[in-house]
Amino acid sequence: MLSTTTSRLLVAMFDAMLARLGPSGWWPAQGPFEVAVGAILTQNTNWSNVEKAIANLRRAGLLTAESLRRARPEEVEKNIQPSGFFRQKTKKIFHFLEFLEREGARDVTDLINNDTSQLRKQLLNVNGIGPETADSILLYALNRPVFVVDAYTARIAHRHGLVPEDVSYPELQEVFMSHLAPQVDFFNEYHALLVRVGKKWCRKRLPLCNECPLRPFLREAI
DNA sequence: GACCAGGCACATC
DNA sequence: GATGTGCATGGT
Repeated sequence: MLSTTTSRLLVAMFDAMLARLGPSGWWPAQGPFEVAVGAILTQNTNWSNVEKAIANLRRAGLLTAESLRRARPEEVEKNIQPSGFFRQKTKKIFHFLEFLEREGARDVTDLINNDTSQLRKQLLNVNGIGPETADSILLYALNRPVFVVDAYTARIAHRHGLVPEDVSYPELQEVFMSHLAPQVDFFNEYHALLVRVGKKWCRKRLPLCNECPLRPFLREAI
């Protein structure tokens, strides 16, 4: 499983994406709590819609755990409406706040001393937080070396012969985590680049492989 | 006017 | 355990 060939390939793919696109600057947020809220809001939603919701929350003074706890659900719903699924996502945000409270944490930063794998299990226990959201919070809010994978990662990895089309989340994550050095900045940039490349060149219907920075690796992977 | 987006939970078989 | 469906908005 742990082959140096795959490790080299993955690193070379990273280099190629970074050389073409430059650094991504993820996660665009003003602090760990905002990252966590953004991670919930971006579920199955375009980031531009999330930006509108975040801007609304900021304007309403609702971007801290403390203020959100005191807010009425309808008020949160109204503000995050542009991000879609606003009733569900409001409940998810409150579930997350309840989790913080149970942990005796006033904010996300108070989880700093929790063990990573333990914290991951706890996050997955929160209704509304699945693997991708949990890992995004761990990596982008809490700076833990956890590789975030998603639909783009699966599509790209599949097209390069690294995984079957119907690969599960844990299997896909394991491919990256078992072949790459667990460094926060590296994992951060890698996931961001995969999403950016996926959006631009690896769409479901129109894969524009000719212009994709990963094009040179298509043969090598098989 | 479909199709898609930085998913997840729940029902049903 | 695998497959299907609801959730909802805005861009392409």
